[in-house]
Amino acid sequence: MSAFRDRVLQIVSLIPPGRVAAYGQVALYAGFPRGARNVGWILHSSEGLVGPDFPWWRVVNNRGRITIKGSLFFSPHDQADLLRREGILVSEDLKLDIEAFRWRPPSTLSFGSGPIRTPSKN
DNA sequence: CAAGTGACGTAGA
DNA sequence: GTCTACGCCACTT
Repeated sequence: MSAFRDRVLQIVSLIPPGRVAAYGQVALYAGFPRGARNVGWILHSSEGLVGPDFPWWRVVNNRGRITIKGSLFFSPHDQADLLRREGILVSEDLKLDIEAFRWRPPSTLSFGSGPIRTPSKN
């Protein structure tokens, strides 16, 4: 258990139906700008520990591609199906227009420990 | 402690 | 558009 894990799970649960977020996006909002891989790891290791309402399928990579590998219960095609069910168009190649469906979090999104970090290459 | 692993991201070819 | 190489960071060996 870790604060990072809790934040990731909470943020993913905030993604509304019909929208998607990138792993890196979730990591960013959780306060770990470089933790994209860890988000995937968290979701993988949390499989089965979260309820059926937990929208893990709304997380895709930043190229708009479904690239899950570790799930014991779902295939990439299953994830695509869940997304299509919410109105998101996913090609047979497991690709979607992430810019068109990207989730824009409310500005109220914060966890008391600080504001959302925005990407800056300074 | 060092090396390996992985639902990723980015840059370069 | 594709693929490969490297960086990233929490975790496991």
